[in-house]
Amino acid sequence: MSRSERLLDLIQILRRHRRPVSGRTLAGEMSVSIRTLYRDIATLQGQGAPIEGEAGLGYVLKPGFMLPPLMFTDEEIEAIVLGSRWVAKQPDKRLAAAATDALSKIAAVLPDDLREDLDATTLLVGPSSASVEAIDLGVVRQAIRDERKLGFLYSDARGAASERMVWPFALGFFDKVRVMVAWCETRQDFRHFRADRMSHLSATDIRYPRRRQAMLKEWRATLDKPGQKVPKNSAG
Amino acid sequence: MSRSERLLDLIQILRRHRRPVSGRTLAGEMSVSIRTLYRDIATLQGQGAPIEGEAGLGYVLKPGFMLPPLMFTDEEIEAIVLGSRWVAKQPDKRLAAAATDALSKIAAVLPDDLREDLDATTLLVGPSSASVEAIDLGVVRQAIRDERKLGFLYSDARGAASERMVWPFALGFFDKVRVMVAWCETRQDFRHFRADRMSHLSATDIRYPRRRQAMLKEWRATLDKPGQKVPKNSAG
DNA sequence: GATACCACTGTCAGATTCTGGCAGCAGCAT
DNA sequence: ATGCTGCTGCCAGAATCTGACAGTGGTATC
Repeated sequence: MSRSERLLDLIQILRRHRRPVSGRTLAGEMSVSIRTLYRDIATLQGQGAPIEGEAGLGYVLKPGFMLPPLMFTDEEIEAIVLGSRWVAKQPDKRLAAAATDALSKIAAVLPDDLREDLDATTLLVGPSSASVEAIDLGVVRQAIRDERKLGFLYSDARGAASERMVWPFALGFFDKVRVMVAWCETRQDFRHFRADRMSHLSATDIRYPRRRQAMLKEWRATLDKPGQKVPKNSAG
Repeated sequence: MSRSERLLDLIQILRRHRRPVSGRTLAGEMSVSIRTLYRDIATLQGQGAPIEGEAGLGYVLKPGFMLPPLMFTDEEIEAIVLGSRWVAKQPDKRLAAAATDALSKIAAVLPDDLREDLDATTLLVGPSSASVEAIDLGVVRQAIRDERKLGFLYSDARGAASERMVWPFALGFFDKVRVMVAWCETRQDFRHFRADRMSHLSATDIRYPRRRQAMLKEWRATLDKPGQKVPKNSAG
């Protein structure tokens, strides 16, 4: 196995383990000496991979995605840039910042002439007419990623407020509103929550007992029309 | 210089030259023997780079972007995926297909567990309420990329049709409509054209005499409010 | 505090890979 | 036909990678 393949393998192995892994274990999995493993780690860190090693514990890979060299056509890169620009204009500030960062990273590694093209890519996104919500959608996305329960106050269409504890697994982006899809513990059913009607968000440490992919699949099966993923006027 | 750096350099050099370049020249630019160059080319082709070599001519790189290994955070990849999904739902079919292709390419190089995450990434884009236009926006984007003149029929808000020859340099994506921004030869001024009012598109081979980046910059300077990039109701 | 891990660095000889030069074949343009 | 070019196989020397050993300092556990 070539060195470059091994480096990618190393990332994969690290991602499989959520707990810290010792260098000896990693070296064993790749049939390589510890000394070489340390060199590989150093190389990856040099390339920007967020690997952290602590004496007495082991190595952990901070969450993230390593992309190997990749070829995109003109139209594909235009699509990615346009899409990222759209995200950058969304009211979800953290996600918008992430979109900007991703574009910067891509721009940083391109030669000058290509960067110019990208900076001036002539596909523009119009100003967003979306309403602003009071809550931090970043908390919702984090809860979805971690598969943890989420508590909040919800005001339905008639203005009646209620306290909720839900298992969130999806977030829908529409022209004017964002909708969280979750299993509601109170109602014991799937419910949709408009972000602009949510308040007093409280993230918990409690993992919910199901996989978000499974819930997503099940929820999709309950939808009547495959084309219309999330009913716009749904209330929790 | 390490081999991997050299491979990236090779791509950059190839992109600088639009005409075919001989292997001897490339080898010279990188201070490397021609034998090594052939091996480098083979390696790049093996990684999917669209390099074509023809005996008696030289090498040409088909248009495209080569991304080196890159680290993205969870939120950054979420932003890219969400943005690409939004693009994939746009009525511009070619661009939508490109967005899907780009996502496939990214998914293809990820280990299984990450691909699952990406497939089931829990950020959804609602159905697009955008109107469908009769013309192929791909033609417009190609004309912008190539900086070539574009002819078409335009019906303004009052229904009056007129024939136009323009220098297109930007395309705006709004919730419900797409707007082409161009220099109009007839009016001798910048004009905005709603895509759903355009018809009988005819791409030409004639390059217009200005750089699209320069026109974009100048057009931006003419806008009163920086936040509102393209007036929605503008007619050509 | 003693102990056991563990991350991390330096060194060096042997294994591995990369590189350049050479020879040879085939396709393209003039 | 001639010259240029892409492309492949081969081989010896150069460069790099690898494994083993030794040593330093940090962390958790008993």
